[in-house]
Amino acid sequence: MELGLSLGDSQGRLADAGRELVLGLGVGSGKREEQIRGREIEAEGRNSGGDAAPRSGDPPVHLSLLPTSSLLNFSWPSDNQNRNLEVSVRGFDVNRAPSAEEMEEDAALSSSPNSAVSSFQMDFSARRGAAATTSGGTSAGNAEAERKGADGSHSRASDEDESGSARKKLRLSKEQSAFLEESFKEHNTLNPKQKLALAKQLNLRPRQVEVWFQNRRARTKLKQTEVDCEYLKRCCETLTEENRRLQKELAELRALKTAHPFYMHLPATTLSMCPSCERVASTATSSSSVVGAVSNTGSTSAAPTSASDHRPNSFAALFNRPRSGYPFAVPPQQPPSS
DNA sequence: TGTGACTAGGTCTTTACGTCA
DNA sequence: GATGACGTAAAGACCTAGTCA
Repeated sequence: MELGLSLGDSQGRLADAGRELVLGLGVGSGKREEQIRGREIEAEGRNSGGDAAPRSGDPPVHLSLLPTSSLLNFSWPSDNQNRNLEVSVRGFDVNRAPSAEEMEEDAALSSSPNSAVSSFQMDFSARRGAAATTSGGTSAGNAEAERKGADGSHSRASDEDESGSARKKLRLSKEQSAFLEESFKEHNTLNPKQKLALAKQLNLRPRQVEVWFQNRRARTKLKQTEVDCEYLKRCCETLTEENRRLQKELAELRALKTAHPFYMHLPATTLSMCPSCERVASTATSSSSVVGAVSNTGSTSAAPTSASDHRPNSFAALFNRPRSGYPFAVPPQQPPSS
């Protein structure tokens, strides 16, 4: 569920800042929606070989946290590409490059009952199957143990086997980060195939790519929340100011009414506001004229010459003006303006 | 301060299994 | 007894939120 909040004119533009935006507020089960979207993307990736297009339902306000220039040329592998990836970034000097066996393990074991079976996974699992048969096959229990030991994502201590110390934090290189950013720009969630392809390209473990995307999503959301909060604060201030102004106007009108009760005894005259142009129209018995927008010059022309004098914003625009064009027969006790 | 990695807890899908008509 | 539909629990994957280092 989204709330479209707009300030300004009817086009949803923020009048004061000239920004054209509509604030999309996630209300309610945003978590679930994102999860579902992620799965939709995953499904899309399955269907289209990973070339899922960006979502069309993104909130209109986008927080740009991404590099402005495209540093790297990367496209998600399609089914016929994923075995022949153009590795545009190679030779990173940080982080242990996963061995071929690990990549195979990751590929094979990252396939869950409900996840996509990529050609990577198909190939690798086939080879795994062959290995299993040569070793006499694996029982379910062994397979489970193997699974837990092999896939970093579900062997939480996967880093421990490298150095013996838990939580060895690795720093990604700038190239790796830029590459991941570019990928995130296209898809903020990964399906297993994409994850694997990225990991392979960046010489990272799939688990690292997965964690990076998780963190990226979380921190993007956090920043977006801050931006939304700031914007809402500004909206609140604007509305408060508007409210204050309208209260003042109301007080003025009330004062006017009490100061000049005479007008209450005039022949029946109905003032109505034209809904389209917000001009005060009189349906007085004697006059068929449209009083027209009260301009500074006191003109009662029924044909406004510009949008500005045609559409006063509100009653305030009418009554804040000099009373020279006061639309009543007898002006109030006020010196007529020159 | 930024960020990589982890944990806890949640949802969803798939699979296996039992029950029943 | 065989079979298909249905319900349910378990397992696994993946997510977010929070936290640590």
